[in-house]
Amino acid sequence: MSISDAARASGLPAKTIRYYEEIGLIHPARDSNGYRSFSDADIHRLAFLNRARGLGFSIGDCRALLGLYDDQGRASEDVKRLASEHLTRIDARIAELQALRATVAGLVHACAGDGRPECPILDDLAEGPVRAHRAQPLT
Amino acid sequence: MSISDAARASGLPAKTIRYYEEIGLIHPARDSNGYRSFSDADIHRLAFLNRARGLGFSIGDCRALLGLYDDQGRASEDVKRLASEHLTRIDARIAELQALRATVAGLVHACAGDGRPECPILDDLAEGPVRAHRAQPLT
DNA sequence: CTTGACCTTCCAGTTACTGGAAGCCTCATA
DNA sequence: TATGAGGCTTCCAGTAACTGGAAGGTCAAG
Repeated sequence: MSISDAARASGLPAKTIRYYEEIGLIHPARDSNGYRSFSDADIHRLAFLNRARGLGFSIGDCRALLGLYDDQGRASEDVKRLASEHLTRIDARIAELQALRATVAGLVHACAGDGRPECPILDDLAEGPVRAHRAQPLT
Repeated sequence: MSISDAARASGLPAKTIRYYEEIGLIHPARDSNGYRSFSDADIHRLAFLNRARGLGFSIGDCRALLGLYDDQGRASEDVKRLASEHLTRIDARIAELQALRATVAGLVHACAGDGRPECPILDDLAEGPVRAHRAQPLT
């Protein structure tokens, strides 16, 4: 199976598949001409990665999850811990964003948004309280 | 005012202040020995940046906001549009995270989390539906 | 033989910093 | 006067997880 077939089958861009090989998440075989050749197991692994990434797990988490997936003697406890920690991070992030949202929504609401220069948003940014240490990028 | 004083007064790390100068957000004067010398206006600007970043505005947004702040003839409309778009992005991100949260919470709930290898979380990652195209990093 | 669609590797850029190295500047102290 | 402690400077590299693009090899069809 070529990389473009693997991309179709796994839902991941070919570029991403190459990247995942580079960082050691997959180890596809090579044909005599140097082209990557993906087995069903490789495709499976890529789909696994696509789903785990889609749930917001980091690459590091994905590596750990794949390790547990490969380990027939794993304890589900270990998997659950990873997922629970992830859930905690998601909740923290949602809370952070909701706090942000409340403040920004308040400012937007307070601003007339007409042709005049007076603007409570700028006033608040210029004189308002110092916020939390740092906001994470949204995307 | 030295950079460490500016850091104290604005709440930003000195490293960040140097970075903001590098990307043209501020233009502090220099003393004869080459040290940066921050005026009250510089400090004000840095505090503005700290607050805007704390609300999650991107550096690009901050640049635009500072431009409007400097422009006495601005229309509050323009400021409000920037803030509204930001609010929309925050809302979209919250919705995305809440969807993620629901799925991950369901998986965590379904997993016994004991010493046995059977794990619905791994089963789902291995066989489950393909998720949204890509999840943003949480932090 | 050439064209076009693949494939390969490698390099750079993205966001917004952060850490660290190497080297001045200034002041206080021994 | 030498020295040591901070503070300041610049520059380089690294972060997360890709993505875009250039230069070039491979292969089947016309």
